[in-house]
Amino acid sequence: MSDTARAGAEMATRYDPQEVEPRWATAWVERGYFTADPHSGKEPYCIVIPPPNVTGRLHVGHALGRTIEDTLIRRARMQGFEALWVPGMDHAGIATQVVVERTLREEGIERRDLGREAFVERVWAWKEQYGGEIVEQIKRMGASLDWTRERFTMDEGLSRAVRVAFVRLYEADLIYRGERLVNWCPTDRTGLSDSEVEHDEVDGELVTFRYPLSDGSGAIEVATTRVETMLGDTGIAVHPGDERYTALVGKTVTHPFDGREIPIVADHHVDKEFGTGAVKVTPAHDQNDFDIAQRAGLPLINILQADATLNDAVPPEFRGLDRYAARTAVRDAIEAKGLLVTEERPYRHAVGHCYRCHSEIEPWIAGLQWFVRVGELTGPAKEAALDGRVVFAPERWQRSYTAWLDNLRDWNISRQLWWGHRIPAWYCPDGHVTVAIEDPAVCTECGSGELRQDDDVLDTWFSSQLWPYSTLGWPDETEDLRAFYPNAVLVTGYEILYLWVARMVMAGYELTGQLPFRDVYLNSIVRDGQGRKMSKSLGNVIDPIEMIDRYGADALRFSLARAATGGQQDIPLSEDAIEAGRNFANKLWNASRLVLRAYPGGVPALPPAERLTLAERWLLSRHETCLAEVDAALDEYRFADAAQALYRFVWSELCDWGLELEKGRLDAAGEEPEDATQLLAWVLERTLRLLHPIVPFVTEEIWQRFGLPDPESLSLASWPEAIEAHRDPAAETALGAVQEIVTAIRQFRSKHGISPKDRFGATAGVRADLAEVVGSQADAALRLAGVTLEVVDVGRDKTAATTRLALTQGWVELSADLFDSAAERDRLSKQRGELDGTLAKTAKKLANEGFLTKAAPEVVDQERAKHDRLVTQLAEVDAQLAELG
RNA sequence: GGGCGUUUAGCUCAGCUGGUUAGAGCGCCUCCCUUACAAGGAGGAGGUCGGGGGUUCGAGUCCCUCAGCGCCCACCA
Repeated sequence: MSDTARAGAEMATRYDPQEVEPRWATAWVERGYFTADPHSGKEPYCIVIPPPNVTGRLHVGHALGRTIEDTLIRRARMQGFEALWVPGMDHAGIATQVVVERTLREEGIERRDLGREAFVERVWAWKEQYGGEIVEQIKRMGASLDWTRERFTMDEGLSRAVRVAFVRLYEADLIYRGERLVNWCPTDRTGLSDSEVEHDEVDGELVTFRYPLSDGSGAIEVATTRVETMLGDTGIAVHPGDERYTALVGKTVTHPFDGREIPIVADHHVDKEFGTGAVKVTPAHDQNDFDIAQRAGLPLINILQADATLNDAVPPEFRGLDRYAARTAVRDAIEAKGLLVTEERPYRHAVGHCYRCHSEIEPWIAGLQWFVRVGELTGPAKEAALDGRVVFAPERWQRSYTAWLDNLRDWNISRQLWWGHRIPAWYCPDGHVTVAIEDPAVCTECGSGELRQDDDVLDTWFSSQLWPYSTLGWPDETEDLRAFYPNAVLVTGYEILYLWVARMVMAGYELTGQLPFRDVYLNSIVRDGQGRKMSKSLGNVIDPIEMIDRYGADALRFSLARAATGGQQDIPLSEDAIEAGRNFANKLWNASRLVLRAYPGGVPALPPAERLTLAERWLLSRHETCLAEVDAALDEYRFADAAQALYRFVWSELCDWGLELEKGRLDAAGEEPEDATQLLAWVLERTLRLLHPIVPFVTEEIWQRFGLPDPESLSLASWPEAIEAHRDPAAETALGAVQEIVTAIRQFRSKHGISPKDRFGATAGVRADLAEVVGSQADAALRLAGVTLEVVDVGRDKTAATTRLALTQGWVELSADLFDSAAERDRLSKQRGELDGTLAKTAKKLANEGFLTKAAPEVVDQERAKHDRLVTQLAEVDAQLAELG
């Protein structure tokens, strides 16, 4: 035998991912397997990675998403598509700026001291040094990304895409500049979009107090959870139909602290039923109040500075107070004036928080800001989802998506940050606005050369919404763009369905005239083994890199794929599950060791059909079923089902039965070992292909040992085609009988404490047409059950001095001197009980006239067959019991 | 206040368009270091499918309802 003929012999008894994975991870990339070719003429299949933040470390959520994407892209590549998976990172405006500010602060440097330009330079330097960590981590997962096409949201090309997008939207009047209330984060000192605000319940207080009427005729009561805002009140609103207040509308109240007269107005927004039915109106610090003020023509009084301390618009005693201190101070002052009515504390209500730093948001006028008229973009985005041009998986997300589109305020895209895409708008001293792709020299309106660019940067999501095509070269008509846009599928977490996915669809359609992708797969949030959120304080965070170190990337990938059921919003992942993934890889490895032990190398040649044994026909048939299941599952994004089908086939069918049954042939004399080896190698090789998209490393490592002439890597191999001729129901039935016989004897041994080493004779009775083929597996019965098996017709009478084990299809007889009759009686009566129970159920069904007439005929036939089967089994057991006395 | 999801073995979950003796992994018990694998093999215990009602010949599977848990959206001060 040559060296290759002993491929299996060189394999260690344990699979070692630490040795294997780094080797392949680099080899694949270096050999350019994942570099896509827009000219190949193959049908394209493109996925863009959801760009992780430069600040990021790989967490399990990323690991899940990348596993799913890699599974899809590797399979597509094997299926003959021109597969492209585009890598890249997001500059992540706020997140990154905050991180860098923090590191600077450790050096005692404040951002403002440094100045804008120097600060941004520092962020770039930081990005170069630390920003790419996550890229290295993604590589360790075996992700088949095309690294030659790596992008960054702030690289030159993407920055130009951002400018072009901004200008086009501006020219289409879909972007405008205006003074609106924005969601202000006093900690990060920037405005946020509605989607970046998270509403959480907090224990606050509800203070009800009185505003005295200016004419002295009484007072009106109002309630608020933010009593300090009363310093900026410019109105009181009541419902127009509220008779309690009709007489008061048009009158004024007097502000207790500064004596301002404040009008009482009528507005439909006010709920008569809630509280006192009268609302204080603080237009500068509440969105509703702002709207009421617009309708009623009330003025705005801004009482806050950027850090949420009170400004000079309030009476001196409150100036400079922090908002929370002011809340107490104002409440006390109201009480001192005898205007406090009631207080409810704690009062539970929802408050907006910054999605980054979780500070409470203050609605605030932050000067002129840029907005996108989102409402005008939703139409096509919604239609596409409804008519199936964009398909969501799991499909329930479609509803969430369309519902969200129905009710949108304009999108604030100005951010008061330094790290990001500077807004491409310039202002001249006369206040003219010039919006342009290239930095303009003069004002387009008055020709003034004194231009100042907008200080603000764009919301991070403005650039990420362009990602599916900006990464491919848009706005240029590049070859990549032509070939790979629209993308095939987008995979991401449902938590950014609105923040990102919906916006990509809207902007994509508006800017490119096409929907950016066909399918959207929304994956779940990964929780710990008990379903709890992973958090540092709970100490239950699973670090994927640690898991890769400990169990291998394949183990992590497999466990994630197996957990991705899609049925629920969260999926649990425990270290145990990852360990199970590692065990699976090891199982596969060892099965391969056996198969390849005597494999001569080269393309496995299936022996001619007439030389196939029953076990072999069965194995081919089961393998075919597995292939069909995997295909169906992956086509529908049911990753857990695909992984499960493979797990079951490899472990329960190939290993537990297939290999065990074939061992006899492998060790036999003559041609048999060769046939068996070829057949097993053939099945294994195809199985490796099916597994490769999910567990690329271990499959590649094993596959290499086949010594195939072509291709040079499993990554380049083709996806298996179904072979219907291999489906063999007859073989499955016959082997099912063999399995039953073997299992029954094993159970008998176990119950009676008979050592597996004790050999004895057994006679099996099976259906006449199966006798011969079942008999052909006698040697298997000897190895698997330790019996010398004789197979006869099921109708043969029971032999004296034996016991009969009743099977669903036939029986097995064993010599009576093998067992203890008390134990046997025990076993039989238990079996009797079970059989009796199910028999009663079927009998009842068959006695039901309605069932017989209304159920489908084949269902009735099935039930009859089952009934007969059970009767036979039961009779067998009863006969045994009678004999035992 | 709307909407979505979920409740099946000790734990975590599968059970597609209603008809299988309700499954898997982990955990647990017994036996086995048998020459692919102890990260393994063989056998086993364990569930009236959250409660109630309904549709149907037949419901874990469809409908209603109640309850628990989780999430999303929302301008009730």
